[in-house]
Amino acid sequence: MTDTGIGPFIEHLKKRVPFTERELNEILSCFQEKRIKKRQFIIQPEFIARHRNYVLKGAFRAYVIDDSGEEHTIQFAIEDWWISDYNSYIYQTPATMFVVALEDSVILQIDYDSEQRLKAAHHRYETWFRIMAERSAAYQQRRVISNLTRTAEQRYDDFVERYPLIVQRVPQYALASYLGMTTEFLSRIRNKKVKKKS
Amino acid sequence: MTDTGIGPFIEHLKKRVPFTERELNEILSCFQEKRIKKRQFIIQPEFIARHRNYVLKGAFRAYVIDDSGEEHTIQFAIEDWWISDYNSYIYQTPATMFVVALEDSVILQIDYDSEQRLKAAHHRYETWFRIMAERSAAYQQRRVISNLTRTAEQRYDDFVERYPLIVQRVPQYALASYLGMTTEFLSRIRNKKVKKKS
DNA sequence: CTTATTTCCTGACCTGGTTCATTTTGGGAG
DNA sequence: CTCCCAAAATGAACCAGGTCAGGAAATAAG
Repeated sequence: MTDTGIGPFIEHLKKRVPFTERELNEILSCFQEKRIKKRQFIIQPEFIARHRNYVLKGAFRAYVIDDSGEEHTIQFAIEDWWISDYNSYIYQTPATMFVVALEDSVILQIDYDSEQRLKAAHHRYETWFRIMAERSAAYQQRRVISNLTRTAEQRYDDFVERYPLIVQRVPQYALASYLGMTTEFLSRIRNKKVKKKS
Repeated sequence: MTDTGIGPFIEHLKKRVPFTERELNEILSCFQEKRIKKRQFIIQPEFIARHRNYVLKGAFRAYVIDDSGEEHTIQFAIEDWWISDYNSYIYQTPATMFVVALEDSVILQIDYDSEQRLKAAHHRYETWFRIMAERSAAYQQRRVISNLTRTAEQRYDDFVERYPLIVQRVPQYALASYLGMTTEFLSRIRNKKVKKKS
C-alpha cells in the first residue's frame, strides 16, 4: 500500500491563495483522508452530502437517474479535482446524485460544519472558498453554453481536446451520458473518426 | 421620470448577510445607478465585462451567437436579479455574450476593481460574494441537469412553473433559445396545451 | 391612422440522434 | 487459461425536434 502524499493538495491550496504554514496546517486539520474502493458510493440520493471531496488519487463519477431510468453523468473527477453533489452540500438538503468511485481511490474530505467554521475563522479561508465557487459557476456556465450551441460530435471533440486524460479513464457510456448522447451514438462518432484517418 | 428607489437592493443585501448601516453605506458607495433604454447593449463580445449589474427595474437578456449565426439565450434578469457575462467578468477576459435590455431599465453597477477592493476590505463583504457565487454555481448545475434529463416540453413546463413572471415579459424566441429549442417548436408546444384545455 | 418591422403561427418535409435487438470485444475472477 | 459478464459495436427502424417557407398578428414608428 503506497502512501499517497498530500503534497498535491497543498500545492492546490497555495495556487489560489498565498496561505502561511500555520494556515495550511489549520486547513489540513479539517480534512480526513479516506480510501474508497472501486464501485463504492460516497454519495447517494436521499442522503445529505456531508462532505466536499478532493481526489488525491483515483477517479469518480457523479450521475443522476431520470424518470425513465436513464443515467446522466453530471461530473467526473480525477486527481486534483473536487467532487460532491453541489446542491445537496451547500444547502444541506437530500442529494439527487450518486457519486461512485471508478477506480480504487484516495480522497480528502472536509465536512460541512468544519467548512463553515473555517470560513468564519479567517477572511483568507473565506476568500479561498469564494474563488472556488466562482470558478465552479463559470465552469458550469461554459457547459450550459456548450450544450446549447454545439452538436453532439462537436461536444465530443471539445471534450477530447480539453480533457484527454479523462477520456482514457472513464467508460464510454459514462462519457456519452456526460456529453448528452447515447453510448451508441458516441460509438458511431468514434468509429467514423477511425475510418477517416485511413 | 419616476425615482426608482434602491430599497429592494438594500433588502437584497441584508437577506444574505446581516450588514450594519455603515457597511451598507460603504457597499452602496461602490455602486452606480444607470438608466438603460430598450435594445441598448450593456455587454458585447470582444469587450471585457467591466461590471456586475443588479436590475432595479426592467429586464435583460444575455445571449451568445453560435458558428451558424443562431442566438442562444444564456440568462434572463428582471428586478432583483444580477446579470453580466460571468466568465468575462470574473476572469476579466473578452466577453462572448451580448447583454441587452428588453425594456427601459434601471440598474446598479459595481465595477471590477471596486468589487476587488470591497472583498479585500472586510471579511463580511467577501462572505457575501462567496454566497452569491455558490448559489450561482448551484443554479447553473441544476440547469445542466435539466438540459440532460428533461425533454423540450418538460423544460418549458418547469420554466413556466418556476418563473411565470419572466415568461410573460420576454419574447418567445428568446425563451425558446434559453430552453434549447426553436421558436417554432415552442409555438407548437404552447398551441398543443391551449387545445387540450378545450 | 398607415405603414413597416418584428414576432408568432402553421404546414410539409427533413435529419441528428434514439431505440431496440443482436453480435463482438475485452477485462477481470477463479 | 478459460469462462463469464459488462461494455462496445453494428444494423435497421423510428421519432423528437429542426428547417424552410409563407402568412397572420402584434408593435413600433412616422
